Amino acid sequence: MAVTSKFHQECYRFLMQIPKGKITTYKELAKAMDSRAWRAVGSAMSNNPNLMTVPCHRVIRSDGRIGSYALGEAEKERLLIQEGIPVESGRIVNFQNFLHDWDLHQ
DNA sequence: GCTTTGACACTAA
DNA sequence: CTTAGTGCCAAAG
Repeated sequence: MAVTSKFHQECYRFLMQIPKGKITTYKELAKAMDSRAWRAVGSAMSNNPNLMTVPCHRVIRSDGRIGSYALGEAEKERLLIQEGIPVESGRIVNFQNFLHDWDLHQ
């Protein structure tokens, strides 16, 4: 089985801080980790060990589009709508209003 | 240890 | 609006 690198663990640790109804972008998540590895963050999501505990569906693109998901974009969109995030034409409506405010004392 | 691969970001056309 | 090109960084080959 794939070794979960420290970088990936950090991704999951930060991601698990995001509550239901809030979202973030790959770029913002990397920034919270004081990194610029947006793509590496995406790779970490792809290697997501547990969809139940790691809400990777709450991570979208910086341009407001849904982005990919292990179970398909349609499923990702469905989950977001279910959590109260408005989605229209595969894009989050005013996604900036739902961005998670990272805790400074993480 | 260099090259290729990605659930991305940004700009230009 | 979409496509093409370039940049980004970690992980895998």
